[in-house]
Amino acid sequence: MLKLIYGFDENRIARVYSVLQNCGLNNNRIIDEILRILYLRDKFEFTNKESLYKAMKEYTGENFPGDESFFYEIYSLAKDINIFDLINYYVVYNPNESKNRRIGYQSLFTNISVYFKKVIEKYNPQSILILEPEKFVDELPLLTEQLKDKRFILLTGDKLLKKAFCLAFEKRENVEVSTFDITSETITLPEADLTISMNVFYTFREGKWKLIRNINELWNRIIKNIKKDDYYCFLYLDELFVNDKLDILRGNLLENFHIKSINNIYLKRGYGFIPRLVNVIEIKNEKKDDDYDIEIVSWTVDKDKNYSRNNSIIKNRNELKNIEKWEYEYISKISEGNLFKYQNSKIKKVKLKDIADIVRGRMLLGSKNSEGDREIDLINISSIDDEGIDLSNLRRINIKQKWFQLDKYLVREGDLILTCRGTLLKMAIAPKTDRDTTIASNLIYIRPNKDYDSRYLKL
DNA sequence: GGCGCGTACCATGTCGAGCT
DNA sequence: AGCTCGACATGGTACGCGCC
Repeated sequence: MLKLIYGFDENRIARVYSVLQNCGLNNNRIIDEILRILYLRDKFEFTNKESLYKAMKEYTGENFPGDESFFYEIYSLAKDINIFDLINYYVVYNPNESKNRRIGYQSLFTNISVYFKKVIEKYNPQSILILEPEKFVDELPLLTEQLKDKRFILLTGDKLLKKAFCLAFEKRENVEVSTFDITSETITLPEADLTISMNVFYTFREGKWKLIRNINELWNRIIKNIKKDDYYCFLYLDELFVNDKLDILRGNLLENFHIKSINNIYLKRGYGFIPRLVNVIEIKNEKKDDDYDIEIVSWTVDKDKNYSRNNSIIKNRNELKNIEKWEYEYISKISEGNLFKYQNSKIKKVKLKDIADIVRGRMLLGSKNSEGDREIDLINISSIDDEGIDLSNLRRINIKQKWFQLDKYLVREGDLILTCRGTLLKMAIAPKTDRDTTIASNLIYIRPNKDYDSRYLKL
């Protein structure tokens, strides 16, 4: 199986690179040379340097900047390069892009093939179109291998990438590769039952990542290509969106398509990358009633590709219109109602323990207090009912004063008293009294400081 | 007898004062 | 500083009473 760790074959590729760079070849030409060698490796059975060189001329025609020996040297160095690693190197490490390297880009969709496998099983498309397959390099070998009965069409905007993908999938009869210009005014996509597309601001063409400026227009153009009853998986990263672009897109999808489900996929890659959330909106071009339900699903993928569907929540299409973030976590919190709204409101919040003394009654009925020297009233649970506290019928006890901090334990007018034993959770506000009164150990009092009123706490 | 409730009390650990 | 011990916080349990 293909090893999927980024930079796996980097050193080998870098060595070939530096040798060919010294011959004055530019970056794209170097990739082309390596592709030629990989092509020869597959087509030609090596016997000796001369016939190898001859075969190279025959099959590819292009000039090589060196003689038979030198070609053989490069051939030996490059022939074991993994084609997918080469593609990664080209799109991630290509020195054309040294100023604007998309570090981490390659790993963006590592591990997402399991999800796509589930999607494909769910909708059962016969043909699957993948736009900009360079954004899914890691995923393609596994996916096309596991789903041999499905037809995959890979559309890339870069000629060298087309060549590379053709070579990589030459033996896979279910995979075809073609070029297209994603930025073209009139975009026409091949027909497919399911389209998978990652829409971010960059697209790879002519050996470089190019910024797409009018991204909304571009999405609209692509979405227009979805034929009736076809499915489309729209991948995006929340963190890469700015302004209201995502809102516009979502509005468009809600208006014109049937959104089947919204998926939040947490990719936990190993190797020190932070977890990343990838969102996938599954849509179908199909007229739907106004108030159908949409499932929002939260997934987790760990570094061993264990894939789990954590949670899901159903939301009506019309409700979803007004929800800011299409994320399971966010929506389920909103669904909890006022608490979430309150938590996110501007009302000042304080911790109860910061604004009030909270004290549990002392144990006063034990043997050590049996012969006390001070008489006080004791409030227990039974003294409290809906009316408040009945002070007229309190038990009177004698305590040993030296064991009892009067300041702390004597009840004051306005204390909120509540039970901490039993199941009824009674509460009441202490009335004014002239007698020394305390609470039993089955009760708690809450005494807010002067800025707060316990009557509000009791609500 | 079982259950809900209220009362009484227990076990354990922390903290700080006082002593050495 | 190290030790002991009382006070207290915390998180319980035991059990009786009354009600069904």
